[in-house]
Amino acid sequence: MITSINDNNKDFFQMVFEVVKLIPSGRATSYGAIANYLGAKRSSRMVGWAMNTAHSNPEIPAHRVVNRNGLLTGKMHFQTLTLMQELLEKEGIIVKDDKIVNFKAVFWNPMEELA
DNA sequence: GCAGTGACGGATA
DNA sequence: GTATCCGCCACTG
Repeated sequence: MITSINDNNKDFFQMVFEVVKLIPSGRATSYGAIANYLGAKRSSRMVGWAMNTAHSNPEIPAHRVVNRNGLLTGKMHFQTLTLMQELLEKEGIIVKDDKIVNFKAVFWNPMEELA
């Protein structure tokens, strides 16, 4: 459970980090899901923006965050283009053509898991 | 201060 | 199912 979500002292990107860090291995979520969980579903771009700053933080499993299509849109921001896919496959997530095949199965909804 | 841009999402055609 | 458009908020030039 994230207690800091309701803590307005933390910035938006900080809250995003908290959620992303709680994503279990072998699961993945979407920017929209996080944005929605944070009460800013209209600002899904902000989640992406937050992740942009997150790629510098080794504690943030950014590879588990993809867009609503399960597409690895941010793979280009990783150290290597294949790193994101490798990490996902390493966790049991099947990635094909830069997108998560069984995305629906591995989808991790913070609203349900953290509610 | 204005305009362009971005790891997106949803609605519409 | 694919293609476009718009909104969203923050950052950069």
